[in-house]
Amino acid sequence: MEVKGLLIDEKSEMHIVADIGQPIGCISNEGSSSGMLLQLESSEGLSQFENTEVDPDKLNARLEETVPSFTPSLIDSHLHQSGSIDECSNTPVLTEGGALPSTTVTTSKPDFSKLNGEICLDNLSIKELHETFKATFGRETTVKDKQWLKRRITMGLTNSCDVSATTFIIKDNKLVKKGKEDGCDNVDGALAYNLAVGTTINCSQQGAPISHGSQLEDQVVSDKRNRSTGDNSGSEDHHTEQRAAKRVRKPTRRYIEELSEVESKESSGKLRTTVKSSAFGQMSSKFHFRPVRNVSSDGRTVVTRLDSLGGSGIQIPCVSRVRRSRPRKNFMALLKFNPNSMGMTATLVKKALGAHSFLPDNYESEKAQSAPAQVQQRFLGVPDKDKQFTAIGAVGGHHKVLKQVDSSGDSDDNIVTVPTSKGGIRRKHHRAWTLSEVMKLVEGVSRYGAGRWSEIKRLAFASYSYRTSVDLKDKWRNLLKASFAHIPSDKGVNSRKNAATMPIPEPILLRVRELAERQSQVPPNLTSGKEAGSSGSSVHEKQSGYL
DNA sequence: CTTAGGG
DNA sequence: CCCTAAG
Repeated sequence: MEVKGLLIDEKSEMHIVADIGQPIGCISNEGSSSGMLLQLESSEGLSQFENTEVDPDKLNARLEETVPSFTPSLIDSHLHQSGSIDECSNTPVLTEGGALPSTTVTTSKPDFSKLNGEICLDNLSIKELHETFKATFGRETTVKDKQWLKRRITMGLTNSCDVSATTFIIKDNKLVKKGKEDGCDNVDGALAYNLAVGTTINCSQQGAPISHGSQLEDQVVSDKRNRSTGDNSGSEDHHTEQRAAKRVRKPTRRYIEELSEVESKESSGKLRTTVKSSAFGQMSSKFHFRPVRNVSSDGRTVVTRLDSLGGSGIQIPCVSRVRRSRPRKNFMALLKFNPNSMGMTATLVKKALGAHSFLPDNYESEKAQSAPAQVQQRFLGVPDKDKQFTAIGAVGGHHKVLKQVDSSGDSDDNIVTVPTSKGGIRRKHHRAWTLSEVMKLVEGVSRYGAGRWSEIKRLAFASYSYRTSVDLKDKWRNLLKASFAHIPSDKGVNSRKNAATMPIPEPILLRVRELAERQSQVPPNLTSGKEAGSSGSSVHEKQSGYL
């Protein structure tokens, strides 16, 4: 059931994507550099996109600038070999169908049997071209651009980039003859152009493991966003099918890590549970953005958000993995602690996007606290002020880890380290135990018994949002140790030590000892000294007789 | 998630 | 305090 639902979900997602003419795929060699430049920008400067309100008009303008109506294939010299193979020999378009969001799920296989005989694309109507297209590629298209269709079909039939011919003779599912002969000038021209412009092409290879080099993996999938005026038909449609560009860059280690992380989780499909997408108007009234996630043809996750602010429903692409500031320590931690929450990157970004960072008010005034309020963070370092990520914690909440993160979101003084009276420096999120805390702890232990730390935490430490049960436990352990270590020598060493670390009053230690003994927590070897005197005869079972 | 214990 | 193994 779940799976089904997920599939459906995805389906609808896809439809939406298709409807607004929003291809995520990156295939056609035909494409213009449309999304590419923007994509590059966005990948370079995502944070800007994140943090600034995108002016729709501006964006449109930029689109206009960067989208030449027609751009020849761009083939990077590096990729020329494999790239050409991908494009021309393997007919990427053939395989794109299944994975491309812009195509329907009901992809059928190419049926060349329908293509017997002579075909002159020039003479075909749009409808016929559609037929041919489907027969060739096994998928429907809504593109109404004849030229585009012809070129596509031609390429598909000839397995080449050569689109000069428009007439074919097909027999036995095989292309017997094409109308004109032509070399690969187109390609060369494209290459030249490409070199001149300094862009590269993205030869999709989903499905086909044709990536000869690992470099090929590093593709920036881009999509083309356009004003989705709700009209999904018409001239803009052929832009829809345009692929994205790629830029050649060696994948960083981090990228590889993250990618693999994402991809490995991707298939679980769980991600979809996060995003329910269907109709347009459904944005949460609370959020300005409705995150939309798409899987690009090469399996990379592309997150787009639909900006409702402009009213024009612009889709702003956000490549999830994009993050250019230094790696967050917490990031890997998150991954590590959330091996089940797939697509971490995507999820995070999504959350970040949709989140109004709110600060938990889980920290209350602490009376006996000398130190300023610093929330303890169990796992992570100080999160950057980076809005994008501070928001993360706030959104989630279903993960413990995330909670931890968000709790950090509060009084985040950027003080990473805090000096100690001793002179040393501690890491920021270290909160010295105050006396009152210790007393509360002891109290709690005496009441609920050592070991019931969650209880103690809940009841006695309700006000201290930091101090997890684990912390209590640890502290108790330390107290225990201290209390028993104190007995033998209360001399000079002791005093010095006390001054240095923590002047736990003897009475408290005494009580700790008491409790420990009553609960048979007495550390075996440390049981030296005068245990017999104080505890053995501890007549007063004062607090309670829990144990 | 909570405990317990080692690091 | 952090991290993990076990319930």
